[in-house]
Amino acid sequence: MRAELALVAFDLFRRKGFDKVTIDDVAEAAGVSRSTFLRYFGTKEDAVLSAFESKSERVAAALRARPADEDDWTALRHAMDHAIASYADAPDEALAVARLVRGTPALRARQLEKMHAWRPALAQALAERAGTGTPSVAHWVRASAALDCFSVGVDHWVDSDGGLDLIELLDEAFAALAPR
Amino acid sequence: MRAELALVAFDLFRRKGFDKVTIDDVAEAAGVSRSTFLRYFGTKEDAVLSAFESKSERVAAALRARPADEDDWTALRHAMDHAIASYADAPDEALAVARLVRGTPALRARQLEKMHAWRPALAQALAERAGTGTPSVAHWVRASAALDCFSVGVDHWVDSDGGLDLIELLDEAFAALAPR
DNA sequence: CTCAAACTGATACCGAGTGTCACGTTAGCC
DNA sequence: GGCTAACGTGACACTCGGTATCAGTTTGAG
Repeated sequence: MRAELALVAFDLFRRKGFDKVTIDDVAEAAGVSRSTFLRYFGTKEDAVLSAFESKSERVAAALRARPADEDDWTALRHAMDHAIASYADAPDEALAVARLVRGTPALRARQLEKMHAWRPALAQALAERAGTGTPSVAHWVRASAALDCFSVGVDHWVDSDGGLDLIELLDEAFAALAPR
Repeated sequence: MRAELALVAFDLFRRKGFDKVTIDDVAEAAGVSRSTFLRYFGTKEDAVLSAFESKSERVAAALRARPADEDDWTALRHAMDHAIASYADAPDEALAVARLVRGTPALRARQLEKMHAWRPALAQALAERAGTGTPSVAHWVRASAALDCFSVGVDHWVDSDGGLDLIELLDEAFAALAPR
């Protein structure tokens, strides 16, 4: 149900533009009521970005699974492979979604917010790797920078219409900031 | 006028909570109409965050003014001094605003967005320093990371109730990512 | 003094999100 | 098989932020 709703919504958004489509439009097209749509998604934006959430835990888990003696930056680089997995698995869909998001301020803002929400989990994971309870300034900075690398890499990948290699882009992004 | 409106709004927000105060409340307290408030700010959030904008150009200008042979990371670190200037000039006010923002999801989101909007100017400045027209992946990443350092530094400064030295926090944040 | 431009406030409107409630369906249980 | 409790659904009313329009007023330049 949720998935079908999201699909109908995405289709409408892409065809008519995100803010030319009301929640009522989506609900009607999907054959449900406005109430139902809002119970499933809570927000118009979430119909597009719901898949984006909960990747946070997977990346954090991957980070925790890295060898303890590995430096933060390398560990983060590898953990980010789990973030780009969905892009590699379904490039066309990922491209379509990314284009819609980039062209819609409201979606961009919400995505930025969701991405930002990953930071605590990553910083915490780094802190645990270091054996400390609370993340240090360095942990927060590195976690944030790693997310930027992901973001910048994906942006360039989208700009190239998926032509460039996302893995190489990520490597390039991470290389721009040598760890210590 | 704008400044007084912002002051009245801020006062109300801090006392009753941002989302317990409607635009009408602010307008009434300031003795103007809702229309006028919205013409000045366009958004409820902007009444608090308007000062935050337009720092982008100053920082970018500072970045361009750095010696051409200086490495990006050092240049960014120095440029960021202009971003924290207002915090050093009026620490109490900056602290009060920062606390309100941190405690209000809507304000946090909007601030994040405004911060994100600095990136193009910084990345472009880095590109010009390098003699290229368009920023490279490395430029984007470094610009973004520098903003994170600023953000993380300020966050910790607020957590310490202004007790810690913001300059040292910034140094520490930048040191967490060695440049190349 | 005049006239144009800018400022203001009133009004109407749209759409997102919240809360509530009644109805129907389903599923467990005796 | 019938009873009931839980849940999904939809209808409705409401609040509030933001947009657009327009008429009245102020202001300032010539």
